[in-house]
Amino acid sequence: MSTTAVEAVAGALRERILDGRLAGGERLVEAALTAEHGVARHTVRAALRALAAERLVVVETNRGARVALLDAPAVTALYELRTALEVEAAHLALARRDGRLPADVHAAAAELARRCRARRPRWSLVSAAHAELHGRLVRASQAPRIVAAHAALEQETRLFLLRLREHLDLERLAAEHEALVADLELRGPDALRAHLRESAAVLTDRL
Amino acid sequence: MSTTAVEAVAGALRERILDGRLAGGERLVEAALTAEHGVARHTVRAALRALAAERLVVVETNRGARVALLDAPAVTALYELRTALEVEAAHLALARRDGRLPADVHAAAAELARRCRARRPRWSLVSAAHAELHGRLVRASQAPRIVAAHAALEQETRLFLLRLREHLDLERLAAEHEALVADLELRGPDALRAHLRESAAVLTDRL
DNA sequence: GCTCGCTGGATTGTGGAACAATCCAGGCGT
DNA sequence: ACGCCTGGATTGTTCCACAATCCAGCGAGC
Repeated sequence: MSTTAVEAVAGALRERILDGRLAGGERLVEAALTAEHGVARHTVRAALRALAAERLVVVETNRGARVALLDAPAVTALYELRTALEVEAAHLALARRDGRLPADVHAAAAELARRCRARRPRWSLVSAAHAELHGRLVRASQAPRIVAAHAALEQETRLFLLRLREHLDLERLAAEHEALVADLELRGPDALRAHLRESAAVLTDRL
Repeated sequence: MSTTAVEAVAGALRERILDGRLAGGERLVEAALTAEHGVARHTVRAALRALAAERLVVVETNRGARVALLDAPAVTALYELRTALEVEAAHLALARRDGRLPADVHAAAAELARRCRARRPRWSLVSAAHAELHGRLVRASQAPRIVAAHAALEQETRLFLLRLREHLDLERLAAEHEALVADLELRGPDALRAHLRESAAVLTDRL
């Protein structure tokens, strides 16, 4: 086996949570998962703890695990944290290159716009392109811990976006991100703060 | 039992790591810990994963767990992350109250100075006061995820402050933090960035 | 009728033993 | 010196058992 059993179980659960087959708040009973995946209960427990570290599930002692529930305060808190990471990452990235962003960030913004404006846009591609843009921006900071912390948030962010996709205006998403990349080079990291505040507002309004 | 067995084992290990009885890089063999704490191996494994989530130990599949090792790049990376969290926290805290910090932050700064300037300073009290000051500053942001992420870093921070304590000038530590709190109200969050860069430089020079 | 406490089933927490899978230091031959 | 092999040490996983805890439902007493 190339991967361990707990990674396999965690991966299967993660997939089902992230494409909405498992609803928020749903209980994850160890015995059921044991039977379903054909692994030992200890393995299931380890997988659940791993997903808890990613904040996709919540475990309470003696009360089991449930799929993470997303309310407006949780969205706000998540975006505050993303703001902290991305603003500082932008600060570092811009400082390293005299106020310019690397070419792959520009490329990712163009790719996101292309996915949004496709004749028949595919959500999974838009979502991936969006994550890729923010990911590249953060990686440009070359600050490994910031990159790691941001990566840990990525799936959680995707989970939020998933529940909102029918409310999102893709043209606006494209335009905002193109403007963001331009503004970062013109006005510095604070442009990012405004962008994220805007995104969070759109999300919390719909909850 | 008021706490679970895995919390008990994790707590015992955490304590030994944080006061230096377990050296960085040291292997943590499951069988040994099992015997030592009188618990099942699964419990030890769960405790090790929990400590790995706190980054006090590092686990690699099939290769076991070791106490986290701190070299200069790790310190730099950690301080980059702390900077991201604390600068944004300061930004939020100052924005909420027209550029002022709450009284308990000022009180914590005064307490730290008092501990540093005591006739016979006690390191554990200085360390705790230092953590308390930064913790209160971050909590003033009222951004729960930023607070949580910062709290997760606290023990890690303490871990290498520990290894540097003989090189630290306590009078300078006191003065710098008094200046920091004042500068935050005068010049805004960027004062914090300079402060943390300075701290990190002192630390990496000694490694 | 309402609250309180009790109880039993469901579920989680932990222990113990076993075996498979993997890693790694040391020996062997070339 | 180099690569290959091997065996012990260690980790990954399974199975089973039982204790500890939680919670819905029920009945007693007000």
